[in-house]
Amino acid sequence: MSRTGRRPGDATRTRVDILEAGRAAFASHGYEGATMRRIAGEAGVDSALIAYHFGTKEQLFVAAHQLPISPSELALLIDGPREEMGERIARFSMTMLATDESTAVSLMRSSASNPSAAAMLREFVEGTLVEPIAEQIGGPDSRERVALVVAQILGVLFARHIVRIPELVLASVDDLVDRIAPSLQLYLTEPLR
Amino acid sequence: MSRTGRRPGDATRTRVDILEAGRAAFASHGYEGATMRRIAGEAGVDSALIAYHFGTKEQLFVAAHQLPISPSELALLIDGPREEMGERIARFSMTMLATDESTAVSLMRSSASNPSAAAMLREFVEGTLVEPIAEQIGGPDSRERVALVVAQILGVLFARHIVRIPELVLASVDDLVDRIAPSLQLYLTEPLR
DNA sequence: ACTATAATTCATCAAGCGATGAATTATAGT
DNA sequence: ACTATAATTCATCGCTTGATGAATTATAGT
Repeated sequence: MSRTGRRPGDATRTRVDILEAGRAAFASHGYEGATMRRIAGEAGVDSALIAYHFGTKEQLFVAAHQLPISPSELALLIDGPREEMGERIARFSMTMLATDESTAVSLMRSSASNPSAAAMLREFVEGTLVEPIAEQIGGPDSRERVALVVAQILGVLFARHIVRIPELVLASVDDLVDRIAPSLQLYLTEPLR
Repeated sequence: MSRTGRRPGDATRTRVDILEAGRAAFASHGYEGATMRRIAGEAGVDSALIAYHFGTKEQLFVAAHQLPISPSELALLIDGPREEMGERIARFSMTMLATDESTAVSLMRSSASNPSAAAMLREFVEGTLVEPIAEQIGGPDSRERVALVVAQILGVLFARHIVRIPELVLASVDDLVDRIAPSLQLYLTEPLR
């Protein structure tokens, strides 16, 4: 009845278990609240095993938050008629990002108390969203416009999944898309008065 | 040269010092990151004194976050022409709430990792904003509309002061108001398609 | 003047944190 | 079969946290 030592069988499962447990813990408790012991417990392993596989806690966090959005997903947002871009972005945000365990919500939660996490989120927003989308729509203030679109999405995610404002928690995805899309479209296309 | 014991002179200053140091610390580090020792050090006082005056850390947090907005300020938002309400709310948010040490940003930062703080923010949003403003604008979906207005403001605060997206950090208050107001107005008045 | 009490620091507690070296067991390479 | 190495737990370290009882000094009430 050996409690210690290497486990029999294929070993490739453990890393994945730890990554998933980490993502879930970071998403629901934030960086500081997601303790190594908690993550290890959730993954059914000893906390030293996390260090063995990933190094420090910060390195685990980084490993658990790679690729919040793929290039092909981004292409879907950019391509297509300009006047429907707000709707495309709204729908993508509300379906892909708006689960409680998405890396987006997890990054947001940790960003509030951890400057490194905030930097990760900032670089993701700048490099993966603002830069390519702004280039697509063009114009001198295009980056600021896209930044406001991102801010609005972050706001809905924050209000829905972190503050849990009842009206937004109860709303359906379709309803949210219908309401948010026109506002995003306004940011993307309307000239300033 | 007594280091311990009661200090000479009027004592009413200390409580205020602790409250201000607490607000500042919660705002810049979040609930968990704002340690008792840190707050005490900033207030120039021993950490046991915080317990003496306020009890637990959570009680200090509550004391430091009362009244994020006064009834008279709220009246200013509600009264006036309906078609300019978006602009009034946008301007108020960007001027009153958008300092790094405002209780709004502080509450947001702590909400991300602390469920009690999230509950405080939720109750504030519901009771002080959604309820009265929705009653003013009326209609079956008025609460959801106001919730989306709040979400948008939270998003801009989050993106500007926590994630620090450069385009929004650099933007002037007037510029932000000009851009956000039409979108808020859309939520407040536009019928759904 | 005396005394009760308010305000303050100091010393210390138990609990929880991330990290790490050592021991243990299984697999892979020869 | 033997050995090097990969995967795993255990025990433990030093640190930080929030909390608290005891000691100390000033003020307020009489």
